[in-house]
Amino acid sequence: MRHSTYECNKGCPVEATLEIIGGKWKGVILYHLLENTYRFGELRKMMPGITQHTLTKQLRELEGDNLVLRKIYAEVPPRVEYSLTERGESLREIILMMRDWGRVHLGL
Amino acid sequence: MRHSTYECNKGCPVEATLEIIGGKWKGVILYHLLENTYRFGELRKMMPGITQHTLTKQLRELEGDNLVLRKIYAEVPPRVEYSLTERGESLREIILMMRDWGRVHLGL
DNA sequence: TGACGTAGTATTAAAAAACATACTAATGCT
DNA sequence: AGCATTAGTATGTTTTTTAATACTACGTCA
Repeated sequence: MRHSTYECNKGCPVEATLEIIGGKWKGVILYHLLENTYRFGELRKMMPGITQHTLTKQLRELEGDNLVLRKIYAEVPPRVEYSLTERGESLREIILMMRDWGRVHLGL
Repeated sequence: MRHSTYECNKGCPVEATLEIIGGKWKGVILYHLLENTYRFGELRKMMPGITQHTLTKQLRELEGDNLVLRKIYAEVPPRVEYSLTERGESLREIILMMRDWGRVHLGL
């Protein structure tokens, strides 16, 4: 929670939700994780354009907001798998609606 | 359209939609305009924290993306009213879902 | 022994977003 | 004449976000 309740005005819930999923890459990360668990390197390949540094940071933030689960395997070379938590899963409908809106209204 | 179609990979529609509504204040602006037409000064009062400069900029971008209509009345002191276009209206469901998600999952 | 693969970290630089503050134009009102 | 009102613009600064590049650790395999 980034805002305390008592200073929350009407638009707050919208604002707060956007703070969580509104990063440049977060929506896309979540979208990919909707269909599968992926390793770090796989996600990177799916999002050409994002740097390793930024991907790490976004994933950590999503993990911090409890939307994404980070599972580390004690192997060499290292293996780390990312999946949605239950809370992340609860965003499915919203993410899919945004995808559909983009398709329809932006011709993508 | 910020992206050309042929370089669009799978997550693109989500990304593009978020680019349009994902600004710090845009979701909130749209949310308020869902219920009414408002003047510049009214919007400002509803969003304590945003500066005049930023509000102007966000509104211009929303106008540029054809989500918001800006109607100027030739009066003094000036009067400018902002309302949703049809395209902006088409985001209603998404915005409301984000509001609901925030209420439920962020306790707002 | 030394290169390979994976998931990072560290550091610095650049770009984008937001903020703070002051200023303007036009008219009506006193 | 001078002040109030509204929706801005202008300018400069700070903060946040993203990018670029180089580096690390560790076991495996040749």
